Amino acid sequence: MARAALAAKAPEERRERIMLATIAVVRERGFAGTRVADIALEAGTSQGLVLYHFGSLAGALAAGLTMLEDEFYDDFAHHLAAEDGPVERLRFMAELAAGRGAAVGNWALWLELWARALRDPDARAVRESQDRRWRAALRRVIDEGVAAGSFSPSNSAKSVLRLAALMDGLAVQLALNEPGMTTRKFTELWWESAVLELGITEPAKRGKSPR
Amino acid sequence: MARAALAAKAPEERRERIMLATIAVVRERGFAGTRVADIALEAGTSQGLVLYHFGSLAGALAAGLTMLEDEFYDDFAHHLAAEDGPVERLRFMAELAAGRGAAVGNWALWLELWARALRDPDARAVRESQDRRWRAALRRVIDEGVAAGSFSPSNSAKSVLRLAALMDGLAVQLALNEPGMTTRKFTELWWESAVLELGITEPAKRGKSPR
DNA sequence: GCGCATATTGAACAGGCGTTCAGGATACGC
DNA sequence: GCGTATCCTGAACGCCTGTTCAATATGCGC
Repeated sequence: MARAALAAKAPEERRERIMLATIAVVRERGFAGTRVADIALEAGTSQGLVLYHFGSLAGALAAGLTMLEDEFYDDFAHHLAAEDGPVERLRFMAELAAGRGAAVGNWALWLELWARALRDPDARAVRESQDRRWRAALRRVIDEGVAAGSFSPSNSAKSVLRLAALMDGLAVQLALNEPGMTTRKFTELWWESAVLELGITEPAKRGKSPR
Repeated sequence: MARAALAAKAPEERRERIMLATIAVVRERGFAGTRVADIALEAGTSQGLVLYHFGSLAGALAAGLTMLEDEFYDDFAHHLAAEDGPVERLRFMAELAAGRGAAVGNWALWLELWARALRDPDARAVRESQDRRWRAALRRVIDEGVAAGSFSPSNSAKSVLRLAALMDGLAVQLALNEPGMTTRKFTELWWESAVLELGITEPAKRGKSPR
C-alpha cells in the first residue's frame, strides 16, 4: 500500500531530521515545554520512532544539543578562518555574537541551556564545551593580535574572561529584548570594551567601525 | 481534637510561609522540578492550602518571585545606604553580587528566572524590575562618584550598561561553578573592569582592595 | 524468492500531578 | 451560645504525557 510508504528508507536521514526537529521545538517552547509528540510532529514521524532512535525524551534532547553544538562551532570556525587579521577576526566574533546567523534565537536557547545545565549533566557538558571553544577562539585571536602588535592587553587571560563574560551578560539583555538593546548596541558596547581592554589602536580594515 | 490543631490561626503567616517554601523549592529543584506537593511539604501545610491561597501553581510561583524581589532589594538598599562614599558603595555592590548573602544560590535562581522570563510574563516582569533597580543603583553610585571627582567615565550611561552586563556574564560562570571562577575572582575581575571604565584613582577606604 | 534484521507505526498503558471538592475546624460578630 | 465567613485538609478526579509493545513494512544477504 502507498499508505506507509517510507519505512526504513533512510534511517540516518530520519534520525537527523528528528534531531533538527528537537532543537526547533526547544527553541520555540523551551525545554520545559518540549514534548515527544511535538518533536514527532515537527519531524513528520511517529512518537514511537523518536523513542526508538533515542531511547527517551532526555536522550533526544541530549542528541539535539550535541548536534547543535558541533554544527554551530564548525560553522563559526570556518568563517573565522576566512577573516584576515586579528582585528578583523575580533570584529567578526563581536558581530557573530551580536546577531549574525540569527543569534537572537540562539541566545534564547543559550539562556535555556544555562538554566538546564544547573541540573542536567548533558546540558552542562554541552554548554561547557561550547564555552571553552568560544573562549579558546577568543584567546587565540587575542594572542595573535598581541604577536602582531595590534593589541596590548595588560593581562590577556583576564581580558579573555572579561570579554567573554561581557558577551554573555549583554546576551541576556538581547535575548529578553530589553528595550534599548539591539544587535547594533551589543556590538558597539562590546567593541568599545575590547578597545579599552586590549588597547586596540588600528581600526578593523574590514567591516564598518563601531557606531 | 488536638489533631488538626492550627486552623485559621494566622492565615497571613501561613501565606508567607508558603511563599518562602516556594522559593526554597525552586532554588533546590528549579522551576521545572517544582511541584505543588513539594511546596506544601516544605511549608508544612496541605496541598489544598497552597491552591486556596494562590489559585494555582503558577500563582504560587509568581507570588514567591515577587516576594523574593522586594526582599532582596530592600535588604540591598538598606546596606548600600550604610556605606559612606561612592568608591565604597561601588565596592559593596561588587562584593554583594559576587557572593555576599549566599548569592551563589541566588545566581542559580537568576539563571532560572532568565530562562523562564523568555516565556512567562510574571517572571519577565520580576526580572525586569530587579534589573532596572540594580542598574539604577549602579548609575546613582557612579553619578555620585563623578560629582565627587572620584570617577571620570568617558560615557557613564554606557559604563552602567557594561558593568551591569559584565556582572551577569560573570554570574553565569559562578552559578555553573566553572572551574577557576570563585567569588574572589568575580570581584577581582569586575573591579578591574570598573577601574578601567570609570578611571578610578582613589582606592576604597573600606574593604580590602582587589587581590 | 526467502528469511532475518532493521525501521516504523499507532494504540494502549500507567504513573504523576494540578486542580476540584465536600467536609470540618476556627474565629468572630451579634 | 449561634450562625456565618474564613481557613484548612485529604481524598478523589481526570488529564497529560513518557514509555511499552505488538504488528507491519522494508531492505538485504543468500
